Amino acid sequence: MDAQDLKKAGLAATLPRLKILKLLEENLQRHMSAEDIYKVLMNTGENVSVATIYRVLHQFCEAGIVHRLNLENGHAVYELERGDHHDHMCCMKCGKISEFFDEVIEKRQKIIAEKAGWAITEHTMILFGMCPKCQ
Amino acid sequence: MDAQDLKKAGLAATLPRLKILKLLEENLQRHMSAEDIYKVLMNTGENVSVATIYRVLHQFCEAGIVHRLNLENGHAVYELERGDHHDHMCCMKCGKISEFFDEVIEKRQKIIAEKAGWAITEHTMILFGMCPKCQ
DNA sequence: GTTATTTTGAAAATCATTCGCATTCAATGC
DNA sequence: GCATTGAATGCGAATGATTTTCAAAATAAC
Repeated sequence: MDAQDLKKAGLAATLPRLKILKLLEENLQRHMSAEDIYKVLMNTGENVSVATIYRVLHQFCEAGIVHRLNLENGHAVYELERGDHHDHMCCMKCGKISEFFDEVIEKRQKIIAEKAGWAITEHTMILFGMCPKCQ
Repeated sequence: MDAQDLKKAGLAATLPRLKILKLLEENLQRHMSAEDIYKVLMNTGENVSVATIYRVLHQFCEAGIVHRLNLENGHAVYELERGDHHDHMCCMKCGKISEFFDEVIEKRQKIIAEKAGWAITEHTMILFGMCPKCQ
């Protein structure tokens, strides 16, 4: 993901956008909230305004560059889109987020929706509980 | 669900609480946001302040009387808890919410969590798309 | 009934997010 | 390279949903 990719997505390769992209790729934590991103950038001396972070994350979502995940508390975290769909497990104690993918579940979802006459385009599934370390 | 049930849950049977409970039971729509509830009550001449609605819904959640569902947009809707776990399909056009339950998916979730060493206590799964009418 | 406790309403406070607008930047043509 | 121009940014103000504060009102306890 670099300036070229941004342009392909119809987005000018501006400094703020590149900084945010780089941060997401560095992968410190795979799932970061807008505020997380803001704080990290601030601490690195990379000044990007909050407004811009929200704007850019929104554009990245639209462009399919990042994926937005809505947690239970109504807060959102963002992860780089890798083209691999997956679902999440979220630790209610430490906040850790793990990913998983299950073919069986995906298939069942399709069947269920079909039977009910719905046309599903996406879904969220988050399992909440305790990660191995926190139990 | 009546005054007795509220008391069992450790909640005094106050007028606002009874009104909100009644409204949720009347089941006009099974899933209502705090604001929906506020508006309906206002229109019925049942004045209950927004603050109280939020407070009461929160208490009801704690007490296991209602269940809170976080939609994609970060908004929450509430439904009376019936003791039957189920998941949701949400229409991105008209907002309709349907419920479903699938044994196979539930089992797979357990297996996946177990393998990964997680102790899952709950989950959310929402399928997004178009309901039969909106397609 | 009277008092102690809880709950409520109204308005102010908060939090995350978005907007408006003047300024700055990046892409394009020269 | 350098000027032009439309797009992108920063700032602070605005928004919308939710929460808090606190005095007044309702409920429970005696």
